[in-house]
Amino acid sequence: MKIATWNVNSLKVRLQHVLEWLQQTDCDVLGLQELKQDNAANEKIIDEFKNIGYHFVYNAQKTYNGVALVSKYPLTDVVLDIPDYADEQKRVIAATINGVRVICAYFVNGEALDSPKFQYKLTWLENLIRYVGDETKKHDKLVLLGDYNIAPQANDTHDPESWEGNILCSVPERAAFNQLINLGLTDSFRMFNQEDKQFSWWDYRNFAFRRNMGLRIDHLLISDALKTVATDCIIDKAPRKLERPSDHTPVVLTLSI
DNA sequence: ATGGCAGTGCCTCACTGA
Repeated sequence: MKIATWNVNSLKVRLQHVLEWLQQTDCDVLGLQELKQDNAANEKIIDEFKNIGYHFVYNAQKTYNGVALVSKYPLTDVVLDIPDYADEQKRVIAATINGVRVICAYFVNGEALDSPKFQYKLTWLENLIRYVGDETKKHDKLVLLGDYNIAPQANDTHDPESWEGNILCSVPERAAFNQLINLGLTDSFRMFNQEDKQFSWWDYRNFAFRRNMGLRIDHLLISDALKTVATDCIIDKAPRKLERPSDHTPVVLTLSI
């Protein structure tokens, strides 16, 4: 079973990339973030996924945010948003797929440490941590995947000197990431790759991809029950090389189930 | 010190992103 995460930065623009990537990689489950389109636009593309053998469920918002789960297997107990947290922004969708609880999330960016958006980020993170904590008690096999907008360690940035302490790399953001780890979750990518400069996002500007000036901010955290069956986790840089790419590229986890 | 690029919509500018 292969499970992936991909921030597509507009599904309208990236639909063909996604459809072709699914067929090429034979991925079973794909969590998408930043669809940037409303319910009507999402309804219109359900058949495009159906035609190649995938279900498509979504939590839509016009212009900003928006998340979805694409799966070969049926999705059950689909839950939109973080329960008991009033949030107008559509950032979370969860479902049980082939016995695995999959939570797909587009974490808040935060803009800057002195921005009101950063306070929103911290509150959002608190609520997510509570939610995921509840879910880990209910589901043995669980994955929290998505665009975390957090680089967990200094070596997850191309230039620690300029990033350390700043947005995506600050102490409270990393503390929140560690709280997720302390729920019993494991950063699956680091189980298989401990090298520096392994990135999932590169700025569109300054030839950042070509120069490998990026960040590792897209993650799949897995519960112990999945850790024992995880066989690989890779960053697939191929889609970042296509015409009009997303600035993020997929991260793919392989499980022997 | 600043902006670089890309996407969306109140669309020739503003806002957001990371």
